[in-house]
Amino acid sequence: MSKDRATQPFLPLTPAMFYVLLALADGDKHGYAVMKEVSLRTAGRTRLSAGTLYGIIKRLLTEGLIEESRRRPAAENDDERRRYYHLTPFGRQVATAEAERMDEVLAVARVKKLLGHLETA
Amino acid sequence: MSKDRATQPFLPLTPAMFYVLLALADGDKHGYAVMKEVSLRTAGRTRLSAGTLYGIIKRLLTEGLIEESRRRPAAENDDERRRYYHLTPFGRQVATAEAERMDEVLAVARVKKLLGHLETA
DNA sequence: ATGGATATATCGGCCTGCGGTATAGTGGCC
DNA sequence: GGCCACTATACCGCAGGCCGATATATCCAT
Repeated sequence: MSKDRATQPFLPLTPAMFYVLLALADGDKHGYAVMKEVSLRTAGRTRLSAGTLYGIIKRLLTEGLIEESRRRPAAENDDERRRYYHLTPFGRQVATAEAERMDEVLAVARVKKLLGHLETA
Repeated sequence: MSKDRATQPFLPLTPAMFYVLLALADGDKHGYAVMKEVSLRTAGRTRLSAGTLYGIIKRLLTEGLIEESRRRPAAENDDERRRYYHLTPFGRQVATAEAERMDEVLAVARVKKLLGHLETA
């Protein structure tokens, strides 16, 4: 159901890539902010080096999972060096598909008692 | 808390590796059975080729995440060619740590509305 | 004015690890 | 007789992707 581009060829996403999509899932962010968010979200356990981050951004752009935003924040909060990005609808589909895949895997992990049945984070 | 070997250096696990650990998390299985289980669990979406599977098993063995079982099933259900494996305690810790990592990621995904708040699978 | 954090981009190398193929042997189905 | 399912192992090529280094420029605080 759906003539949309298939998400399967992209799955599973590399963790780094998924972190980036996730960071961009709730609004425009610029590259450096993505780096910081990933570091925060993972309590420093995962950190993207510059090379990794911008490499991923480039790939995501060419594959149409994200796009650059034309709108910029009010001048006084802006920094002209920045480039803002957000998910495309297709990028959102891919991220959702990956989240669902993980959810299924975790359901199995729970059945096998690797994880409790209640929320963790 | 714990002088145990650190699980972090192993994270994140590659999806293929996690699938294997997961398959071995609830008892002894032999290689071919692992292959079949992964295929089943993912509804055929993911399938491990022989090269991938046995490569992973070898690595998991040398890193002490799994070990070969000495006990074998009753002769009439057995097949002497088989080699059975199960998780070591440390392997279980690693698998659990990875499951927790995924759980945290999914919590974020839910906040960002990539996924519903209810169970999927 | 100096330097550290902010910000982006590219490049090249390394390494992991995936997957195809071959090998080998049994046993069942058509 | 041939092929597929089962079962395990080894080898090897190759692609992808992460990371470090490097370059460049702006911002801000001291």
